[in-house]
Amino acid sequence: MTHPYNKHSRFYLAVDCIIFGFDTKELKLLCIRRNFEPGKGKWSLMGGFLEMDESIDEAAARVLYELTGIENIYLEQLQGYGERDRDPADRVISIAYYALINSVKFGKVISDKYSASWFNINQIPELVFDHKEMVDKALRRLRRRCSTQPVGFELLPEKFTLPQLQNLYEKIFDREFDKRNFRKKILSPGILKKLEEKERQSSRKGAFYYQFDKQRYDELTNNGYNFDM
Amino acid sequence: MTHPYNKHSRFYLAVDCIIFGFDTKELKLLCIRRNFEPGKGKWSLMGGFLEMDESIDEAAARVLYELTGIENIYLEQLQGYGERDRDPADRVISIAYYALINSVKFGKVISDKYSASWFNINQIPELVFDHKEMVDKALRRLRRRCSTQPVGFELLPEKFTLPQLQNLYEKIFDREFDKRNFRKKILSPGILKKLEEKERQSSRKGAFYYQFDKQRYDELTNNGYNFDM
DNA sequence: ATTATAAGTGTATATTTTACAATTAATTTA
DNA sequence: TAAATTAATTGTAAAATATACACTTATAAT
Repeated sequence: MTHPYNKHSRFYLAVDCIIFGFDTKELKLLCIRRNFEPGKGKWSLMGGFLEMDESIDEAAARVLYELTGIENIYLEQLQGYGERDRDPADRVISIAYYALINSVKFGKVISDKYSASWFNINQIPELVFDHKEMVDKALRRLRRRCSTQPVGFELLPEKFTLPQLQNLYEKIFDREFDKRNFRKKILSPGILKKLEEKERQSSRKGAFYYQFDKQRYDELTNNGYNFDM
Repeated sequence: MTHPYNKHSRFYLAVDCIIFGFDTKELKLLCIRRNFEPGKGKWSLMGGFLEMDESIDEAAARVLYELTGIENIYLEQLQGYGERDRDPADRVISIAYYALINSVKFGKVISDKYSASWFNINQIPELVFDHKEMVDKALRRLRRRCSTQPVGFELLPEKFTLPQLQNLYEKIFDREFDKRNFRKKILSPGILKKLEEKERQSSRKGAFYYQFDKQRYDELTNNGYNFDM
């Protein structure tokens, strides 16, 4: 078959990644300094161009791997950005993805390559093009996801304490929660398994580790349960 | 400046529109019969190709106008679809949009052009490519929007009765609501203005018309109010 | 005048959310 | 080794919200 669409224009297609990370203290965003024009030297999201042999999801995962060296990251598409002049150099449509990097993988990020830096979520520098808009949208999406699905755990190591989890939610939603109410609510569906072991770095008493119980979660959701934080 | 990105591939970019309509009885989806290959003769969403001189939002509005002859329709981007083989003829990335056509404009849709037909939302025919996936996603998005923002009104004429509004919500959420509770909840924020006039077609008693009070809604949201149905 | 039809209305109960403070476990220090 | 320090852990009462439920009313048709 020949190309039935060849009277139409073709476009460069980029993927841009909003990469969230959590170092058990602060919610962060990974940015790079652009090493090519336009906007060379400015802060930017990590991005790359779609190539013919890959799906857009694959392209996003590839771009993420190129920057961080990490595979199997939580990755979800946000939406496309297609204003005519969003990239001053040429017409480029970008599909934005957001990624969640857990605190184990967090430290392994190769931040030298591409001069990457983590920024505290409320201290993000000026970004090129429409990248700020993408970040804002991603944060709203993250909030919504965290209030209807157990994706918060993607930002934590496999074993985590309830104070750590609460701190994460407080950073994501930018507000404080009452300890007792938080624990009540997060434990009520029974999708967190309490371990015998305690974390002893951050307090004298030590806090029990918990683990996300995927099997239990799947059971619940199959039975129509709606997680709601 | 020359083209700094010219080592990268370029792609056909389509927009596909999930067009919801409400005829005051049923929630419907507008589909067309494709009049070109691939998939000629099959049911499909209305779509078109992005051209160089337009943003993707503009392209979606144009495509919608071409099909329906209607302008100023509620239009929101869903997301991009970019599997390698989603279109068997050539590599095409599609950005899906969903549109809400109110019942006044509903009747004006030029359904001959493009052999378009309205389908009841739970009697949608088999669609080409990944269009069914897009529709499912759009319906979920519509539900969420309607439970957090007053977009439902986009599907109704300017003046509508509470029974009409309730029926709309029941069709969107595919479940029944208690009359008294529904009225209580929808009226509580005070964003619906009761008119003197009654609608007299559908009952002997007649039902009072209401109107969405945008000014009041804006006041509320500026003061941090969150609409929540 | 009677009947039929859909619109309109209130209250009690259950559930969920919120507010709030003392006890416990373990380390550090005096 | 006793006392002080620190963060983790726990329950209950009040407020707000959601749910369940049935009769009256306005009007057109007969």
